[in-house]
Formats: sequence, C-alpha cells, structure tokens
Amino acid sequence: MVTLKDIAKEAGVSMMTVSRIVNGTPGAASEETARRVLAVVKKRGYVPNASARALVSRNSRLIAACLLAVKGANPLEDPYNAQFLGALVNETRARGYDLMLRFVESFDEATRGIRSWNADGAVFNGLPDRHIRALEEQHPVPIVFTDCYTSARQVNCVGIDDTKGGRLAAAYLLSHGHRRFAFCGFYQAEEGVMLHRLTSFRKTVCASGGTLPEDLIFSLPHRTMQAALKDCAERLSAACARGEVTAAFVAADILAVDLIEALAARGVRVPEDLSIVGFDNVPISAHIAPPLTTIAQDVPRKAKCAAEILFRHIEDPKAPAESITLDLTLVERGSVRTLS
Amino acid sequence: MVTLKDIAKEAGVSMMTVSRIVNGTPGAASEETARRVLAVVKKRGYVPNASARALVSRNSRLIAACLLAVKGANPLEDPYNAQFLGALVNETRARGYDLMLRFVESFDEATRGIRSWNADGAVFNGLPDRHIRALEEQHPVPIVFTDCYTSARQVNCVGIDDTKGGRLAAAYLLSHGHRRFAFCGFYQAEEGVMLHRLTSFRKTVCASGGTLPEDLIFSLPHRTMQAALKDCAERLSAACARGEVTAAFVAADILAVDLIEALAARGVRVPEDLSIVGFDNVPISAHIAPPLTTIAQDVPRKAKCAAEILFRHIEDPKAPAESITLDLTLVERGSVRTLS
DNA sequence: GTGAAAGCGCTAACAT
DNA sequence: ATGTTAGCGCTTTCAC
Repeated sequence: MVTLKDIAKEAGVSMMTVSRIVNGTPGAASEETARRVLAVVKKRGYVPNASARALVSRNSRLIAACLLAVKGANPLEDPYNAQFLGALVNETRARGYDLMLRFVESFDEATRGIRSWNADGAVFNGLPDRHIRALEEQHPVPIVFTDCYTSARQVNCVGIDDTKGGRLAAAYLLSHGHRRFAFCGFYQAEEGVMLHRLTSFRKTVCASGGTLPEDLIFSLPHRTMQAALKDCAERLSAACARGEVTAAFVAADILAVDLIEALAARGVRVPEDLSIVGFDNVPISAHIAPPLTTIAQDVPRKAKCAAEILFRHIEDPKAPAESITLDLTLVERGSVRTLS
Repeated sequence: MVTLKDIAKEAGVSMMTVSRIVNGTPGAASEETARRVLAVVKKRGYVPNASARALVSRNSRLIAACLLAVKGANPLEDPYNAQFLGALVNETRARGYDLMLRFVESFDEATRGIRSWNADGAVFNGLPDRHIRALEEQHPVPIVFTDCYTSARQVNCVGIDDTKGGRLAAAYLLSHGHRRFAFCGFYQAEEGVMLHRLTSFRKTVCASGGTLPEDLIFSLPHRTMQAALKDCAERLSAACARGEVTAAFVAADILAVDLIEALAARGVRVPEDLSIVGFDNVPISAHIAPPLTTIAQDVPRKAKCAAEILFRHIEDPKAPAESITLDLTLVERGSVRTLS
C-alpha cells in the first residue's frame, strides 16, 4: 500500500506538503512543488486512506443509509426503496461522499453502524416514532428521515402529503361512481404513512356517503407473507361477490401488484369486478395488467431533497431542523372502472 | 464520543483488557473483570471505532459493492440489480461485515473506493473484460465478479449459463412453430452475457432452419435512452407488419417490459402479433401484460454464491480462483403464441 | 511556502 | 490474566 510517507520521500518533501497538495489546500505549495508531488502521486497510484482521515479529522465523508426491514428480508425488492436508494447514492456521490448501506431492524443496529464508522450523516427510511426519538437523543450527526410522522421536535424529515393522497384516491373513485370501499395497506405498528392515507381516505369517502366497513380494512405484514395476502384476497373476493365493495384503495403499488394477481386467481377481475387505486407510482405500475391508476410521488426528487437537507446540516450543524412535504398527483390509467 | 480509554479508566483496567473483552478474545480476562467491563461498556454505550480498527488491524470488515452504471443513471431501477444487491447486503451482514455501495463508470473509480476504505473484498456487477484485467492486477483484496466473460485467469466469477439460456429460448419458440426471429439486448462494448445469449440463440435458430436477420438484431444503450427504444419498436413493428418476424428473444426482462409497451403503442400486440421470450425472470415479469415467458435465473442464489466465494477468499487469500455457473430454466407464461 | 511534533482510537507483539 | 510499548496513515497545530 502506498502511503503519504512514500510519496513524501519520493518527492523529497514532507508529508504535510503532500497532504496539503493532495487535498488542494489553497496556496499551500508552489506551483512547482505541486506539480512534482502530483506526478509522484499519479505514478505510484496513491489513494488516501479514508480510515486514517476519518480517525484524525473527525469527519468521514461517509453517509449511512438505513432501510428498515425485518430480518433476512430484502427491502430492495420494493422498487420504491430501490429507486430512492439509487437516487440517494448518486446525490451523495456527487458531493464526494461515500455511502454505507444497512438494513436495520432496530434503532440500535442503525446507531452502531453510524457510530462505528463515524458517518457524517444518515438517512433513514421508514423508522417509527419511538425509534426516531431514541436516535435523535443519541446522535451527534445530522439525520434525515423519510416519511416520518413523529411528535419529536427538531427532526429533519422529507415526506409526502399522505393526507392529500388519501383524499385524491377517494375523490377519484367517488367521481367514478363508487360508494362501497375497501382499503389495503402495510402494517405499521405506529402512526405512519399508512394511517394517514387510510384516515383521509375514509374521511373523504364517508363525507360523501360512501362506506368503508372495518372488516374491509386490511393491514398486511411487510411482503412475502403470502398467507396474509391470500386471506386478504379471499375476503375481498367474497365481499366483491356479495356486492359489498366495488373499489379498493391499495396504499402501496407493490402490494397492489400482488393483490391483483391473487384476486385474479380467484376470478376477480380488475377493474371489471373491483376498481383499484394504488400509491407510489412505482416504475412497473404502468406495465402491469391492468395498468395501475395510482397516486404518484416523485421519488428522485425526494432523494434530492433528503440529500440537500442532510448536507446543509452537515455543513452547518446549527442549521434549524427542516421538514419538507412533497406534493402528490393522481396518475390515471386503467384500474378503475366507471360505475354507471 | 466514548472511547476504549474512557471505558478502561472507568472500569479500572487497561485499554488492552477492554479491547480483548470487547472482541471476545477467548480466555483473555477473568469472568469477574469481563462482567465489570461489559457493564461499563453497556452503560456508556461504547461502540468500537471501525476506522481505528481498520487502520491498525489491516482489515476493515467492509465489503465494497460496485454496480456498473453510466453517470447519473440509477442501476437500482433494474430490479435485477436491486434484488442482487439486497441479497448481498444480507449475506455480508450475516457475516458481520458492512457494505459500501458505489455506482461506478470506470475501473478507476472502483479502485479508489476499495482502496481508500481498505475494503476486505469487493463484488462487481457487469464489468467488461479489460476492466477486470486492470482491477485484478492492482488489487490485493479478493474480488468476485458476476456474469463476466473474461479471458483473464484466476478470476472469481459467478455467472449463469447464458449459452443454455439462448438455446432454451430458441428451442421453445421453435417448438411453438416460430421460424422468423428478432433479438433485442443491451449494448455491451465487449464480449459479455448479451453476446453469448445472442450467439447461442442464433445458432439454435439457424440449425433448425429459422432466420434471424442482421437488421432485426437490436442493441439498446442502457435504459432511459428512449430514442433507441422507440427506434427498435418502430422497426420491429414494421417487420411484424410485413410478416418478417413472429417472435423475439429479448435478453432482459426489464427491456422486454419497456418494449412491449412501446410495441403496444404502435398497435403490435404480444403475443398475438409478436411472441416474446424474456430473460432474468425479474419479480415483475409475472405481473405485466402479458405475463412474460422468460428464462429464469435465481438471483438470491447468485448473491449467496458470490458471498461464499468472496468470504472463502477473505479467510484464505491463497484459495484458488473459483468460477461458478448457475443453471437456468424457462418459465412458461403468456407472451408466446403457438403458431398453427 | 514548508516542516516537526503530537495524537486521533485502536490493536499486535511482547512483556509480566 | 493483565499491562506496556509502539505504531497504523493521516491531519491539526504551531513553528519557521
């Protein structure tokens, strides 16, 4: 391994001079010296040791990305997470930072990851409130959360207008003649995006005389739990057959995709027998059968915002906490039928 | 920040004792001391500093994952990459390693990433031959490549039987009465998976008296380049209309998804007007319209193999290079029509 | 514009 | 079973 020392010796200067030149410290060395040193650096293929830098300079140029996931699951199978993470990688890299990726189950795991590598900042996807509180207490570095509904103050968060999303979905379905509804979402132990989407959906529905019976509100555990999906499809198709429901708001496209398939296996066609509005507008939503009408969020934009907030706080640790709520739009495709 | 020193002082022992206890060195301390020290560790929330460890112990417990991508693109939008990376994260984490994620355009970028953080190993997705050679020369740490066709020796690689894949696709289409073919794949500057899939597809097709004219072989630049896709769809639909082609082998599902949509926009229906066999069996392939008949590879298995090879080599740097080729199967769905 | 000294947090190697 | 010494590769600080 080539070190600063090697370069210094070969160039006939001190380590400090090399260090300054490599880091581009303005006015640190004469043109002449700089040229000579840089030549040696290039020739020997010197790459600064990030660990040593991090150790002494108290900043690592490292961002920790933490995705919440149950043990052994692959959160990147959700295209939403994949898209967000990918965009985040590009944002951080563009600023000269590296990114460390962890799937975490608990706040403690995340903590250890950040602290052990001295990350300069972190981005969290979908951490529930009590974890956020625990994290904030202990962390000296800026953290940006996505889609968090926390009562904690001074939290950086970039989210979307879930309430508007629920309203949009309800209004659209109502305007297409639907009155009897179901809701499917992922299970969240605490107040979160799902609850907000549901609440505002229900409110809008009920305000117009529609119905959303309790037994047609489904909370599915996070993916791969086929049993729960099956059960949901079963009950939904039964309710369909009895004419108790004509439309469902499925608060995650990835779930809608699975559900539509499970429904099809039971002879329930979308949108002929059941209309569906999804949420996220994940890339594939346009390609499934039927193309999914869904509430669209701008994921790359979300990642960009998260990065902007994060780096603003890394540069100025005293910057006030920021909370951004991005807008949502309904994308009309083919999964909703107009009731005559 | 809590350091070893702090713990040592508070527990009334030397730093070494704490270090040994924290690292679980067998027989390093008396039960009694260990208990006392661990209590302080817990109380103070001590987390070892990975940078310091890496610096002194010459191993970082860090894996670098490098995905090839053109600048600014998001390789995780390809579900294949997302699935692979996610599985890899879990594999590395299960072994107590952290993972650093980079999207790289060139071998140089990758090198710098690995070297600067002193990664103990690296996994590369889709690096062309000349890069592999350059990397291997310079790298002291084990690297596992996926899907590489390199003439370099002593390279760890986990791939799939692309040749069989091409043959499977051709045989299936032939057995369904097709004789006039097209091929679509991603552009690769050098010999790679695409070329192997194409070559064996063509060979099988021709051996049975089928045709695959040169002007119906399409190489698309890596995603998001809408113009190329459009052009491909245009020509394909024209050829379709003239009865020059009845089936296409599209060597990446993600491409097939886009293509089917572009084709539909031009009035070409799959499989009525054109049959398609894809490649990868990405999770969404089952859900698109029509459900895609495709050559399936086992991505989680691939990630597991990559990890196994990698860690075998990390543990024993002298272990001989390994090259694994995983099997492929054809998954029959609804994108191929039987020609009468 | 350049260098010397000190030390970041930790562990390898050698004591005891 | 525990402590001491030395040093990983780099930057901060201060001196010239």
